[in-house]
Amino acid sequence: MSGRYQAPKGVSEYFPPRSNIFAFVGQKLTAPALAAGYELIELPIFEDTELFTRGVGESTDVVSKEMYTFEDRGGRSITLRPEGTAGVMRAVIEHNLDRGQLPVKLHYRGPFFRAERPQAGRYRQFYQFGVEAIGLNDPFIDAEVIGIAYQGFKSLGLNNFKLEITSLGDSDSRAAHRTDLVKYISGLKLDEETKVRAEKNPLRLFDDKRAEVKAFMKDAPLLLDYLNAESQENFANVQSALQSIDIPFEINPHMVRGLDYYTGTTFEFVHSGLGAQSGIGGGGRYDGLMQTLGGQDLSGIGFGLGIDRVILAMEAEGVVPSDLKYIDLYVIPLGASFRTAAFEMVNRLRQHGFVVEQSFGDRGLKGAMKAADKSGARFSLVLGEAEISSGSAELKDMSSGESVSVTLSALASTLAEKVKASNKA
RNA sequence: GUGGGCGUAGCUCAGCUGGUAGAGCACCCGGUUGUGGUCCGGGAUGUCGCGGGUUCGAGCCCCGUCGCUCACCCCA
Repeated sequence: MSGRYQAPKGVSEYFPPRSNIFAFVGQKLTAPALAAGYELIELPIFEDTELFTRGVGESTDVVSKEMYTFEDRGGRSITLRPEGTAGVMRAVIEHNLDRGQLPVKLHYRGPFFRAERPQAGRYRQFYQFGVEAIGLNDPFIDAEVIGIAYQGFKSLGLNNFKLEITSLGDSDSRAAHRTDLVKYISGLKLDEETKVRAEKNPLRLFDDKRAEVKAFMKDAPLLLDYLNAESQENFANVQSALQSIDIPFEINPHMVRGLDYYTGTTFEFVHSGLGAQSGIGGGGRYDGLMQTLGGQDLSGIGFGLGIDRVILAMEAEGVVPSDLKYIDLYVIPLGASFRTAAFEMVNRLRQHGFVVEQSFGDRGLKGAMKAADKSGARFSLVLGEAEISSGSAELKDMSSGESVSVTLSALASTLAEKVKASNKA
């Protein structure tokens, strides 16, 4: 309130101590992807606007009203990426990543942008972690991709979420269903805006939160009932693959995804502690996307999950680790003439791999100890005249308050033992 | 785009039917000539979001405006 400048409306920002959670979450979510051989792809946060209008679909809300689009100095229409998959496909096609072994397995992380009215868990700049497996259509790959998200959530300590899956089938199944669904909807008394929405994509009505619309849709024909034999078998195989690695799920035949490119297996992770925006991640298979964007006719599957919402979910569940800022040792030089010795010692210990902070300035011992306490350091050490002349110092365990005398020349090895011992405790 | 709630200290908030602004936490110093967390003492901090109006007098009432927030549509 005091400064003149404010962050733009609706952005999520992370600064200490909460930024430690952000870093932690990113690392934990990435680990299962790396364990499955999904390598990093780092892409621009802006692309040609047409990539999204063609890839994501003109009829989607994302494209029709939520994109940050502007003209660059060369008169090109540029858009800040609203989602990750289209950009990944562009890069795969452009750089011929699909010429070798398939599937191409990639993961990404970074900021995304949608010009919506912000609310709890919904931001104009938000962060996603995502994974794509491109080039093979195999139920086990579907299950692997879903499993990567699932393991990531679990490794963060989350429990109050569930996985919902469905299948959108192939294009024939969808066409047959759509005909019946449109017929059904045409018999409903809907307001104009909703009718327009239904014309663009009748499936969207399944996702409406309004009670009267829900009541209307109760007896609507379900896409799942229209799957042909091949799609049915594929969906059954995905389910048994998930069961084989103990991933619980529910089938939600009403599930709708907001992006037009999904086909076949689609899924969503929802969390119960978040307010209105309960989705913490979602994704699915996309059969036509790559060809639409000018590449080969390859199928792919992927997900995007919201890091901001994952953090909110962890906070709601109370599973945020308390020791995310970790410091082994806090060094306190006592007296101006010992600052250089302390500075050298701190530097040497850091090169040994320890996380070390020191006090600066000329605050008194009490103030410096207070700072050591606040820092969360496990051990502290005062370096003054007595220590320099005797060559030994008191290494103090900050949680127990006890200290032991250590020889300065052997500090690194003593500290290593101590840290190891306190890790076990 | 539509609707509700809220803007007071760094943070969380109190402030009665209008009488000139407070608490807790955090921060700094000291009680202890070289050892933190508890305790005790002391200290700094506000254009009460902004602009206008009513009034002898506005944090409080009225109008406008900006911002934040939650929800709808929709989505991570």
